[in-house]
Amino acid sequence: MQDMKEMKLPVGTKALILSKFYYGVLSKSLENLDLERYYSVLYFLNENNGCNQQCICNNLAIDKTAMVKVIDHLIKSDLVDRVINPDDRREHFIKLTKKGIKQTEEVVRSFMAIDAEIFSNVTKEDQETFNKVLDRLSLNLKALPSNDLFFNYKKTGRKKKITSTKAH
Amino acid sequence: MQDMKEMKLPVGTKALILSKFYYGVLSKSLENLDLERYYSVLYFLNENNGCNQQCICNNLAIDKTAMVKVIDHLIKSDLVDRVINPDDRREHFIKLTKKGIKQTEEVVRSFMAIDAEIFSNVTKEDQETFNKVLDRLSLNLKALPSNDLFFNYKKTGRKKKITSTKAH
DNA sequence: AATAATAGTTACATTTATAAACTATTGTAT
DNA sequence: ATACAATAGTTTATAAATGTAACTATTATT
Repeated sequence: MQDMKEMKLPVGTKALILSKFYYGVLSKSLENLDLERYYSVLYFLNENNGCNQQCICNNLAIDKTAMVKVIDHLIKSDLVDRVINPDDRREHFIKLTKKGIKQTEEVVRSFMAIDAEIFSNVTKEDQETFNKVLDRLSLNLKALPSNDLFFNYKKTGRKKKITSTKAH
Repeated sequence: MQDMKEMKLPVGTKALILSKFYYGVLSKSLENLDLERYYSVLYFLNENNGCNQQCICNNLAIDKTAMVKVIDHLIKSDLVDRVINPDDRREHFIKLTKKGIKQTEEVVRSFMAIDAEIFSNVTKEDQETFNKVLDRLSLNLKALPSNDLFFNYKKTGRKKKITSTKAH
């Protein structure tokens, strides 16, 4: 009753709903941490420790003005430090603290545990297809006109200094 | 550079990012409407016109206290009416107005156009697999413990009155 | 009749989204 | 070298979203 098992919804809406469920489960599983949000930022830093703020913004589709407060909060919780890049003093590197590394381990573990759990009754082939299509959809969407809510960076021709991650 | 093409992220995070892109494109494509958000509610009402508020909440994973303001806004824009159910005066049916029906047509058209566009270079088989897995993941997540952010309804044993949609 | 449950509302605090203007720094082109 | 443009990040202000709790009104249960 009033449930949503097989409601035909647009993929963007379905994705939003999935993410709500997902983060509900995640924050439950991490309620022992003193950090109560921004888990995806820690997850990202786990593989990209020391990147700058813009890099996090680009990869997680978070606005840079919001990112300032995210990092402020993480600093206040003693999970990361802001370190000015001496080679380009505009950039602030975000580096996990010792405590941050420890907590990030738990965060990553929870993320992976949830993924493993909810994919457990999906065949390997279907998982691959799913991920392939998911990535394809995001790429297709980026090619469409948008209220570029997150693209607060202009494409540019700079060739130097790879602040990027392995994610190209 | 600082792009996210093939970043390995948890599925919940990927889904959230996809939805951000998606709604960015959607609101761009609907910027001629005077309504600037809550499109998914109109989309849902298109197939479930006259359902009550809780039904919308359940199907779109929106909190009922938030839904009050959503409906208030839609009423102010003359897109829906709140109609008390005479058979159960607790329930308020949400019915599209004439203007609401018209605008909803455009909303639905945009949703479907975007879906068609971003799925256009995905094979039918992969689309089916993708949708199957997407639904499966949501089901799996609902079975896990969560900070039931959206489950502001207790499961109950009531047998009467199906306020539900075809979505069971 | 008393109690519990449901649908919806109100009030409040916090967080997030959005846009604009801003500083500081670096890159580019004359 | 200077001027201009671009980038990284911050601040400010406003609106909207989110989450919590308490509340009314109505209906179901016992």
